[in-house]
Amino acid sequence: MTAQRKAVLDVLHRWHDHPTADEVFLRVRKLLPKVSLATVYRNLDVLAEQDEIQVIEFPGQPRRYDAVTRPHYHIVCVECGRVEDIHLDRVPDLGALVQRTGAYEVLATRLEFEGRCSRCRAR
Amino acid sequence: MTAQRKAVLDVLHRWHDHPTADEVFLRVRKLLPKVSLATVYRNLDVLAEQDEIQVIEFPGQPRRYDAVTRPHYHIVCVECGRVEDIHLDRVPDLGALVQRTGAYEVLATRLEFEGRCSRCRAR
DNA sequence: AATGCTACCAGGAACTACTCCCAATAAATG
DNA sequence: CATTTATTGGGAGTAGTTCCTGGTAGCATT
Repeated sequence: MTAQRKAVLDVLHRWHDHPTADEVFLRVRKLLPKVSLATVYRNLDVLAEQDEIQVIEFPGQPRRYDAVTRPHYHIVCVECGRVEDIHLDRVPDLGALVQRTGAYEVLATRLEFEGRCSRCRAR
Repeated sequence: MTAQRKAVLDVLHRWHDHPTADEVFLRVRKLLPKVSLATVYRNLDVLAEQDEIQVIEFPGQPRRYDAVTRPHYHIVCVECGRVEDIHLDRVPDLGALVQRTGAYEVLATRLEFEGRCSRCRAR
Protein backbone atom coordinates (compact mmCIF):
# COMPACT_ATOMS: atom_id res chain seq x y z
CA MET A 1 0.00 0.00 0.00
CA THR A 2 1.96 2.95 -1.32
CA ALA A 3 1.20 6.56 -0.46
CA GLN A 4 -0.35 6.96 -3.91
CA ARG A 5 -2.69 4.00 -3.50
CA LYS A 6 -3.66 5.13 -0.02
CA ALA A 7 -4.39 8.64 -1.27
CA VAL A 8 -6.70 7.27 -3.98
CA LEU A 9 -8.57 5.17 -1.44
CA ASP A 10 -8.76 8.07 1.02
CA VAL A 11 -10.29 10.33 -1.58
CA LEU A 12 -13.00 7.75 -2.26
CA HIS A 13 -13.63 7.26 1.44
CA ARG A 14 -13.92 10.97 2.01
CA TRP A 15 -16.21 11.87 -0.91
CA HIS A 16 -19.21 9.83 -1.95
CA ASP A 17 -20.14 11.71 -5.08
CA HIS A 18 -18.93 8.92 -7.39
CA PRO A 19 -16.01 10.79 -8.94
CA THR A 20 -14.49 9.92 -12.30
CA ALA A 21 -10.82 8.93 -12.56
CA ASP A 22 -10.03 12.46 -13.57
CA GLU A 23 -11.79 13.91 -10.54
CA VAL A 24 -9.99 11.45 -8.27
CA PHE A 25 -6.75 12.53 -9.92
CA LEU A 26 -7.42 16.22 -9.24
CA ARG A 27 -8.20 15.49 -5.58
CA VAL A 28 -5.23 13.19 -5.05
CA ARG A 29 -2.96 15.81 -6.58
CA LYS A 30 -3.76 18.19 -3.76
CA LEU A 31 -2.07 15.77 -1.38
CA LEU A 32 0.55 14.40 -3.77
CA PRO A 33 1.16 17.08 -6.38
CA LYS A 34 3.48 14.90 -8.47
CA VAL A 35 1.14 11.95 -8.90
CA SER A 36 0.45 10.93 -12.48
CA LEU A 37 -2.90 10.14 -14.04
CA ALA A 38 -1.65 6.69 -15.04
CA THR A 39 -0.92 5.91 -11.41
CA VAL A 40 -4.43 6.90 -10.41
CA TYR A 41 -5.90 4.67 -13.11
CA ARG A 42 -3.63 1.79 -12.12
CA ASN A 43 -4.52 2.04 -8.46
CA LEU A 44 -8.23 2.34 -9.18
CA ASP A 45 -7.89 -0.90 -11.13
CA VAL A 46 -5.98 -2.62 -8.33
CA LEU A 47 -8.43 -1.47 -5.66
CA ALA A 48 -11.39 -2.60 -7.74
CA GLU A 49 -9.70 -5.97 -8.31
CA GLN A 50 -9.37 -6.33 -4.54
CA ASP A 51 -13.01 -5.31 -4.03
CA GLU A 52 -12.01 -2.31 -1.97
CA ILE A 53 -13.90 -0.06 -4.33
CA GLN A 54 -16.68 -0.43 -6.85
CA VAL A 55 -16.65 0.66 -10.48
CA ILE A 56 -19.77 2.35 -11.87
CA GLU A 57 -20.03 2.12 -15.63
CA PHE A 58 -22.70 3.96 -17.54
CA PRO A 59 -22.31 3.57 -21.29
CA GLY A 60 -20.91 6.56 -23.09
CA GLN A 61 -19.76 8.15 -19.86
CA PRO A 62 -16.44 8.04 -18.05
CA ARG A 63 -16.19 5.37 -15.37
CA ARG A 64 -16.96 6.42 -11.82
CA TYR A 65 -15.69 4.98 -8.57
CA ASP A 66 -17.33 4.29 -5.24
CA ALA A 67 -15.78 3.16 -1.94
CA VAL A 68 -19.12 1.75 -0.83
CA THR A 69 -18.91 -1.87 -1.95
CA ARG A 70 -22.03 -3.35 -0.44
CA PRO A 71 -24.54 -3.89 -3.25
CA HIS A 72 -26.74 -0.99 -4.25
CA TYR A 73 -27.91 0.60 -7.46
CA HIS A 74 -27.22 3.84 -9.25
CA ILE A 75 -29.16 6.44 -11.16
CA VAL A 76 -27.58 8.97 -13.47
CA CYS A 77 -29.14 12.34 -14.20
CA VAL A 78 -29.45 12.76 -17.96
CA GLU A 79 -29.02 16.51 -17.63
CA CYS A 80 -26.17 17.10 -15.21
CA GLY A 81 -24.55 13.65 -15.16
CA ARG A 82 -24.70 13.39 -11.38
CA VAL A 83 -24.81 9.80 -10.12
CA GLU A 84 -26.71 8.94 -6.96
CA ASP A 85 -27.30 5.80 -4.95
CA ILE A 86 -30.53 3.86 -5.04
CA HIS A 87 -31.34 1.34 -2.35
CA LEU A 88 -33.76 -1.37 -3.37
CA ASP A 89 -34.74 -4.43 -1.35
CA ARG A 90 -36.07 -7.68 -2.70
CA VAL A 91 -35.03 -7.23 -6.31
CA PRO A 92 -35.83 -10.57 -7.96
CA ASP A 93 -32.87 -12.59 -9.21
CA LEU A 94 -33.25 -11.82 -12.89
CA GLY A 95 -29.94 -13.48 -13.70
CA ALA A 96 -31.26 -16.84 -12.54
CA LEU A 97 -34.31 -16.29 -14.72
CA VAL A 98 -32.13 -15.69 -17.75
CA GLN A 99 -29.93 -18.66 -16.96
CA ARG A 100 -33.01 -20.89 -17.10
CA THR A 101 -34.18 -19.55 -20.47
CA GLY A 102 -31.06 -20.08 -22.50
CA ALA A 103 -27.67 -21.42 -23.25
CA TYR A 104 -25.80 -18.78 -21.33
CA GLU A 105 -23.98 -19.13 -18.08
CA VAL A 106 -24.99 -15.81 -16.52
CA LEU A 107 -22.11 -14.09 -14.74
CA ALA A 108 -23.51 -10.66 -14.01
CA THR A 109 -26.69 -8.63 -14.11
CA ARG A 110 -26.44 -4.93 -14.74
CA LEU A 111 -29.34 -2.85 -13.46
CA GLU A 112 -29.11 0.91 -13.71
CA PHE A 113 -31.44 3.84 -13.98
CA GLU A 114 -31.54 7.13 -15.83
CA GLY A 115 -33.59 10.10 -14.77
CA ARG A 116 -33.64 13.75 -13.85
CA CYS A 117 -32.46 14.74 -10.41
CA SER A 118 -34.45 17.08 -8.20
CA ARG A 119 -32.01 19.91 -8.76
CA CYS A 120 -32.33 19.77 -12.56
CA ARG A 121 -36.08 19.30 -12.31
CA ALA A 122 -36.37 22.47 -10.24
CA ARG A 123 -34.79 24.56 -12.99
CA MET B 1 -34.35 8.82 -47.04
CA THR B 2 -31.14 8.88 -49.03
CA ALA B 3 -29.49 5.83 -50.55
CA GLN B 4 -26.96 5.86 -47.72
CA ARG B 5 -29.60 5.92 -45.00
CA LYS B 6 -31.58 3.19 -46.72
CA ALA B 7 -28.47 1.02 -47.03
CA VAL B 8 -27.75 1.36 -43.30
CA LEU B 9 -31.30 0.37 -42.45
CA ASP B 10 -31.26 -2.52 -44.93
CA VAL B 11 -28.10 -3.92 -43.40
CA LEU B 12 -29.74 -3.92 -39.98
CA HIS B 13 -32.90 -5.52 -41.33
CA ARG B 14 -30.93 -8.21 -43.06
CA TRP B 15 -28.57 -9.18 -40.22
CA HIS B 16 -29.61 -9.57 -36.62
CA ASP B 17 -26.23 -10.14 -35.07
CA HIS B 18 -26.14 -6.69 -33.42
CA PRO B 19 -23.32 -5.21 -35.50
CA THR B 20 -21.17 -2.31 -34.37
CA ALA B 21 -21.03 0.91 -36.40
CA ASP B 22 -17.82 -0.34 -37.95
CA GLU B 23 -19.42 -3.62 -38.99
CA VAL B 24 -22.40 -1.77 -40.45
CA PHE B 25 -19.93 0.43 -42.32
CA LEU B 26 -18.14 -2.59 -43.83
CA ARG B 27 -21.45 -4.09 -44.96
CA VAL B 28 -22.85 -0.85 -46.36
CA ARG B 29 -19.62 -0.32 -48.27
CA LYS B 30 -20.30 -3.45 -50.32
CA LEU B 31 -23.36 -1.71 -51.73
CA LEU B 32 -22.04 1.84 -51.69
CA PRO B 33 -18.25 1.62 -51.87
CA LYS B 34 -17.77 5.35 -51.42
CA VAL B 35 -19.78 5.74 -48.23
CA SER B 36 -17.91 7.29 -45.33
CA LEU B 37 -17.81 6.09 -41.74
CA ALA B 38 -19.10 9.46 -40.53
CA THR B 39 -22.18 9.06 -42.72
CA VAL B 40 -22.88 5.65 -41.23
CA TYR B 41 -22.59 7.10 -37.71
CA ARG B 42 -24.82 10.02 -38.59
CA ASN B 43 -27.51 7.84 -40.10
CA LEU B 44 -27.42 5.39 -37.22
CA ASP B 45 -28.03 8.37 -34.95
CA VAL B 46 -30.90 9.63 -37.07
CA LEU B 47 -32.53 6.20 -37.32
CA ALA B 48 -32.22 5.70 -33.56
CA GLU B 49 -33.75 9.13 -33.00
CA GLN B 50 -36.70 8.08 -35.15
CA ASP B 51 -37.02 4.76 -33.26
CA GLU B 52 -36.39 2.82 -36.42
CA ILE B 53 -33.49 1.05 -34.77
CA GLN B 54 -32.35 0.35 -31.24
CA VAL B 55 -28.94 1.15 -29.75
CA ILE B 56 -27.30 -1.45 -27.52
CA GLU B 57 -24.72 0.01 -25.19
CA PHE B 58 -22.52 -2.14 -23.02
CA PRO B 59 -19.96 -0.15 -21.08
CA GLY B 60 -16.44 -0.32 -22.44
CA GLN B 61 -17.62 -1.80 -25.70
CA PRO B 62 -18.49 -0.21 -29.01
CA ARG B 63 -22.18 0.52 -29.48
CA ARG B 64 -24.22 -2.06 -31.33
CA TYR B 65 -27.36 -1.59 -33.37
CA ASP B 66 -30.52 -3.62 -33.75
CA ALA B 67 -33.44 -3.15 -36.15
CA VAL B 68 -35.71 -5.05 -33.75
CA THR B 69 -37.23 -2.24 -31.70
CA ARG B 70 -39.82 -4.09 -29.67
CA PRO B 71 -38.53 -4.38 -26.10
CA HIS B 72 -36.24 -7.25 -25.24
CA TYR B 73 -33.02 -7.70 -23.33
CA HIS B 74 -29.44 -8.48 -24.26
CA ILE B 75 -26.63 -10.60 -22.93
CA VAL B 76 -23.02 -10.14 -23.89
CA CYS B 77 -20.48 -12.95 -23.81
CA VAL B 78 -17.51 -11.88 -21.72
CA GLU B 79 -15.18 -14.03 -23.81
CA CYS B 80 -16.12 -13.44 -27.43
CA GLY B 81 -18.19 -10.25 -27.15
CA ARG B 82 -21.16 -11.73 -28.99
CA VAL B 83 -24.48 -10.11 -28.06
CA GLU B 84 -27.65 -12.20 -28.06
CA ASP B 85 -31.30 -11.49 -27.39
CA ILE B 86 -33.04 -12.47 -24.19
CA HIS B 87 -36.80 -12.62 -23.99
CA LEU B 88 -38.25 -12.20 -20.53
CA ASP B 89 -41.88 -11.87 -19.61
CA ARG B 90 -43.29 -10.27 -16.53
CA VAL B 91 -40.22 -8.29 -15.52
CA PRO B 92 -41.34 -6.10 -12.62
CA ASP B 93 -41.37 -2.37 -13.23
CA LEU B 94 -38.26 -1.52 -11.28
CA GLY B 95 -38.26 2.04 -12.57
CA ALA B 96 -41.58 2.72 -10.84
CA LEU B 97 -40.10 1.27 -7.67
CA VAL B 98 -37.17 3.67 -7.87
CA GLN B 99 -39.40 6.59 -8.66
CA ARG B 100 -41.27 5.97 -5.41
CA THR B 101 -38.10 5.81 -3.30
CA GLY B 102 -36.52 9.08 -4.26
CA ALA B 103 -36.38 12.49 -5.74
CA TYR B 104 -35.69 11.31 -9.27
CA GLU B 105 -37.99 11.35 -12.21
CA VAL B 106 -37.03 7.98 -13.68
CA LEU B 107 -36.71 8.09 -17.46
CA ALA B 108 -35.14 4.74 -18.25
CA THR B 109 -34.21 1.43 -16.73
CA ARG B 110 -31.20 -0.38 -18.12
CA LEU B 111 -31.19 -4.13 -17.58
CA GLU B 112 -28.46 -6.16 -19.21
CA PHE B 113 -26.66 -9.40 -18.63
CA GLU B 114 -23.14 -10.71 -18.97
CA GLY B 115 -22.26 -14.35 -19.33
CA ARG B 116 -20.51 -16.99 -21.37
CA CYS B 117 -22.19 -18.21 -24.51
CA SER B 118 -22.56 -21.91 -25.25
CA ARG B 119 -19.88 -21.78 -27.92
CA CYS B 120 -17.26 -20.33 -25.58
CA ARG B 121 -18.31 -22.68 -22.81
CA ALA B 122 -17.76 -25.69 -25.06
CA ARG B 123 -14.14 -24.75 -25.62
C1' DA C 1 -33.70 27.81 -66.20
C1' DA C 2 -31.59 30.40 -62.39
C1' DT C 3 -31.77 31.19 -57.42
C1' DG C 4 -32.02 30.20 -52.65
C1' DC C 5 -32.75 26.85 -49.02
C1' DT C 6 -32.19 22.81 -46.55
C1' DA C 7 -30.51 18.35 -45.80
C1' DC C 8 -27.00 15.55 -46.63
C1' DC C 9 -22.44 13.92 -48.20
C1' DA C 10 -17.02 12.33 -47.95
C1' DG C 11 -12.85 12.75 -45.88
C1' DG C 12 -10.01 13.87 -42.48
C1' DA C 13 -8.76 16.12 -38.20
C1' DA C 14 -9.83 16.30 -33.47
C1' DC C 15 -11.45 14.58 -29.17
C1' DT C 16 -12.08 11.74 -24.86
C1' DA C 17 -11.14 8.33 -21.80
C1' DC C 18 -8.31 5.40 -21.24
C1' DT C 19 -4.10 2.08 -21.85
C1' DC C 20 0.57 0.92 -22.75
C1' DC C 21 5.47 1.51 -22.48
C1' DC C 22 9.77 2.54 -20.34
C1' DA C 23 13.36 4.11 -17.55
C1' DA C 24 13.68 5.51 -12.77
C1' DT C 25 12.57 4.79 -8.01
C1' DA C 26 10.87 2.66 -3.89
C1' DA C 27 9.64 -1.36 -1.19
C1' DA C 28 10.19 -6.08 0.17
C1' DT C 29 13.03 -10.04 0.80
C1' DG C 30 16.91 -12.80 1.90
C1' DC D 1 23.35 -4.47 2.40
C1' DA D 2 22.35 -6.51 -2.13
C1' DT D 3 18.97 -7.95 -5.15
C1' DT D 4 14.60 -8.97 -6.63
C1' DT D 5 9.98 -7.18 -7.24
C1' DA D 6 6.42 -3.78 -7.40
C1' DT D 7 5.28 0.69 -8.42
C1' DT D 8 5.99 5.22 -10.21
C1' DG D 9 5.78 9.58 -13.50
C1' DG D 10 5.55 11.04 -17.93
C1' DG D 11 4.66 10.67 -22.43
C1' DA D 12 3.09 8.28 -26.53
C1' DG D 13 -0.50 5.47 -28.43
C1' DT D 14 -5.32 3.69 -29.12
C1' DA D 15 -10.35 2.84 -30.19
C1' DG D 16 -14.51 4.63 -30.88
C1' DT D 17 -16.81 8.47 -31.88
C1' DT D 18 -17.67 13.33 -33.06
C1' DC D 19 -16.74 17.54 -35.34
C1' DC D 20 -15.42 20.44 -39.19
C1' DT D 21 -14.98 21.94 -43.91
C1' DG D 22 -16.18 22.39 -48.29
C1' DG D 23 -19.07 20.52 -51.49
C1' DT D 24 -23.39 18.26 -53.69
C1' DA D 25 -28.45 16.88 -54.36
C1' DG D 26 -33.09 17.73 -54.27
C1' DC D 27 -36.77 20.81 -54.07
C1' DA D 28 -39.56 25.23 -54.01
C1' DT D 29 -39.79 29.87 -55.64
C1' DT D 30 -39.03 33.18 -58.97
